[in-house]
This record gives sequence, C-alpha cells and structure tokens, in this order.
Amino acid sequence: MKKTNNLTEKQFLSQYNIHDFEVPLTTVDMAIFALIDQKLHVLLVQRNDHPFKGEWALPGGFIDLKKDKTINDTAHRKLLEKTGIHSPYLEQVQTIGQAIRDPRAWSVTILYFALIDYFTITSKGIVPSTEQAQWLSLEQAQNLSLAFDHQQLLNLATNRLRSKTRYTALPISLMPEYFTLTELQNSFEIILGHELDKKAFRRRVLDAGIIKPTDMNKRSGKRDAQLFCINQIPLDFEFPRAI
Amino acid sequence: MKKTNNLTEKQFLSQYNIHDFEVPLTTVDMAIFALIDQKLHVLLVQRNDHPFKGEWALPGGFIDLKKDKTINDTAHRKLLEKTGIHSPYLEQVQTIGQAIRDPRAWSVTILYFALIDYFTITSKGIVPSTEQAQWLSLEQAQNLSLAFDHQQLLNLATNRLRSKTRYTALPISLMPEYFTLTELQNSFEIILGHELDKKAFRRRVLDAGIIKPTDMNKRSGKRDAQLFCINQIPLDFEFPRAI
DNA sequence: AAATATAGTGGCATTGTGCCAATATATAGT
DNA sequence: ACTATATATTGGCACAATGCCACTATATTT
Repeated sequence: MKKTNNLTEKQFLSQYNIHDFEVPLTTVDMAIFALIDQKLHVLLVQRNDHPFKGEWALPGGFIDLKKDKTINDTAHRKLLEKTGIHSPYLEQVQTIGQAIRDPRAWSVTILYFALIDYFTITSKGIVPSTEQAQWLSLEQAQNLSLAFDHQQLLNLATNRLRSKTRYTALPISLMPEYFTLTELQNSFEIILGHELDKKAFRRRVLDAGIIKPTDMNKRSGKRDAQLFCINQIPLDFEFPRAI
Repeated sequence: MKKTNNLTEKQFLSQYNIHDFEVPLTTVDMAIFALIDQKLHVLLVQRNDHPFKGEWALPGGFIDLKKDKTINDTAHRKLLEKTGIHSPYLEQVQTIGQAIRDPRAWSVTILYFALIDYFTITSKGIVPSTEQAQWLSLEQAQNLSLAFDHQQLLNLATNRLRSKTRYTALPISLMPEYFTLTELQNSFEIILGHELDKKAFRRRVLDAGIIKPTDMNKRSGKRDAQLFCINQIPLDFEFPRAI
C-alpha cells in the first residue's frame, strides 16, 4: 500500500487505485411481486451462468458503472429489463453482506422489492431477456431451493410487504387503474393471509382519501360494484393505526 | 471477458477473477447517537486521509474482508473501535450508491445508526483510535459541512430515529441501566422536539410492559422518583399507535 | 316473483391516546 | 413543627380509529 500522507487531494486521487484494496462484490437483487389468480406471485429467473447455473433466483445483477448513476437506477433498469415497467412501486428493503453468501467472493447485495399490476405487463407482451423468467406463486417459490441466499432475501422482502400492508396502502400498487373496494380488500387479505372486516376496511381507505370513486361500475355476476381509482398517495402515507 | 459457458462450476470458480469487472467501492458508515446534557449528540471524526482530509465525517470505512464475516460485523467493529461498546442498539438504515458521491470511484455506503448510553462509555475511559473523534450536538453537526454526502446520511439516520421514536421504544437504548419515568419521557421529548403529556406517556410505556419498576428511588431535589429498568423488549416491538 | 349472492351501510363496543386537573411526597424556608 | 414549592404520580373524561355484527340494497338466476 502506498503512502498517502503529505499529498494534495489531487495528487492522492491521481495515484488512487481501487484495486489496491480488496473490495466485495456488490449486486442488486429484486423481489418483484404481482397478484395473479388471487395469489401473490414473485418473478424468478433461471440462472444462465455459474455459480448456481440453472437454479432459480431473484432477478438482479451487478451495478453497471457506466449506465447507472445510482443504485436506484440499477434497480429500475433490472425491473425494466424483466417486466417492461418504468414506474413501479420500488422500495429498498435491506442490504445483506457476507463472506460466504457467494462462492466467488465476499459479497454484498442490496435487496429491493417492487409491486406491479400483472395485467399492465401482460398487455404489453413483455419479452424476457436472456434469462428464463417466470412468475411463481409465493408458495411455490418458497418450496424451491433458490440460488445463493435468495430464499432468505425473498423472506425479507415478503415480510416487509406484509408488515407495511398493515399500516400503509401498499397493495394499491398491485391494482389495475380501476378497481372495486372488494377487489382492493381481497388484495390486502391475500397479502396479510387473513380476512378483514368489510365495513372497517372501507371506512379506513375512504376516510384516508387515498382513493376516489369514479362514475363507472363493474358488473360481475351479481350486484354491480362501484369502480375506484388512486387519488394521490403521498409516498410516506401511513394510517394512524395498523390492522 | 472470458467465456464462461460449458464449464463446471468448479472450473468457473477457479478462473473467476473479480477484477475482471469494475466494482464500486463499498463502505459502512455509522451515525452513533447519545444524549449528553439534555441534547442529542452524534459522534463525528476528523478524516486523516484524502479525500476530504481534515473534514468532519461520520465514522466508517471499508469492510475488512479478513476480519468481518458480515457487514453487521463491520458496523459492530467500527462502533467498538470508536466507543468501546459491544452490544449497542444497532440498525441498518439505508444503502446509498452513487457514481459521484466519492471522488475516487463509484461508491456504495451502507448506513447504520447506533444508540448508546453516554455514561457507560465515559465510565470506561474510551481512547479514540487513530482519528480524532468527538461528540457534537446534532445542531452543531448539522451546521458543519461534512465530508462526502454525510450531511445527507446524518439526516437519513436522524429521520429514522425520530420516526421510529413515534411508535417504538427506541430511546430506551439511550438510557442508563436505571432511570425514572420523567427521565425517559425527557429522552423521547428531546428526540421528537416537542413535549408529551405525562399521564399518556406513562400509561403507554407501562401498559406495554417494556419497562419494570424497581424498589429503588432516585432523589433529586424534590420528591423522590421511582427507578425503572428495561424489561425484555422484543426487537420488533411496536406500540399500537404512534404519538 | 322469490331466492341468492354480492355490494354497501348503521350503530354500538373497544382500545389507546389527548387533555387537564387533582393528589402525594420530598425539600427548603420560616 | 408548619408552610410553601417543586416534582412525582394518579383520576377521569373526551376523542378518534378500529372491531364487530347485523341490516339494507341491487343485481342475477330460477
């Protein structure tokens, strides 16, 4: 290692080489959720390369130091590649760094989760890129043996989603443009894993003013239901109490 | 870049060189908080080396790939070096990664915050390591020009602390072993920046069962106050409502 | 027209917090 | 010893958001 004392900052930077130090691998991984057939699904890919070649994994990869200005750019880029979605709900969950999580080297991964409406991407006819991408139900995914520590990452993302569903309006990001209150309640119930009271749920979301009624109805079998749409939700919106 | 197809995983790993790819610098930074003289303080260091030599910064540094098994180890190691504390409250806040945040290279930092009781470390006579470390009031720190984007990091950590103080028992980690309810309430008030109702506060913390009374009193001027101590707080404890 | 399934509402109980005043107990001064 | 005072601690009701459950409304099906 070189002596770094008594240099100007300019001199220091000109002779600085990041390969003088051992650095960890740094990646971004994503848990992309959608609701399909009344079940929570997550997008997984089959790895094209070693390590864990052929095994299922969360989509992700290295930061592209040329293309990406920030790690959020990396996450958005990955999501765009896999789903064609530009502006999903995207949130950083946690960063995991361990000596042994990747057989190649000491490795750090920044975990994100995203929520999207499945039908906006099916209507676009998304082409999976090089890797084979597939939607699996959360149940299926949790019974697979995933690459690296992705099983743990998936659990972290799922827990964050469940936890925030109790005091935020997160599941709205899984809904199409127009939806009924019953459909919205269903989404909450699927994520939480238990039923909610209809009256209490409606009061909660309507009083909060996060959705607004439209003059359209949805006819589906029995009585028509009013359609609602999103009505400006501040990013940091929280209900005063959890359910 | 080498061809990686048609290799066994063993072959792949034997020829894998992480320097084949450009990777970002990865660091861990810490906002270490304590209460001193009825004010929230944060521990800052004066940088010994370029870049930003001589400027104030959050303590932190590179992951030591030899010593550290996980990034939590890195955070604990940094904290131990600066304060001598082994088991503080420690929480990962967020990871910031940007092309331009460090003049040396594309850089990622994993931000943690820690809460400690100031008097347990003063009683140990901690020796700051190589760098000059100093406790500054949050107000002082926020009026300084900090190295890198550490001003932003400090704000992120402070916001997390304030936010979680509204619905968790976090400030208990800033208290000594025994404390009065008034002292505990003071800590909450200092962090939140406004006063709380005495009755409501006591009901809240006592009903939650997170602290327990002792048979000791504290005499300080006027009427004695009962001393309390921590009573097993689950890591994920949350009050049912925020204040 | 009646049965049925789903949409939507009424109304009270429960819980946790806000608010403010009353009571209790130590010290300090006379 | 007695009183003033400051701080600790408690009482009690109002208020807001949710839980609970039964009731009404409206479409389709028979």
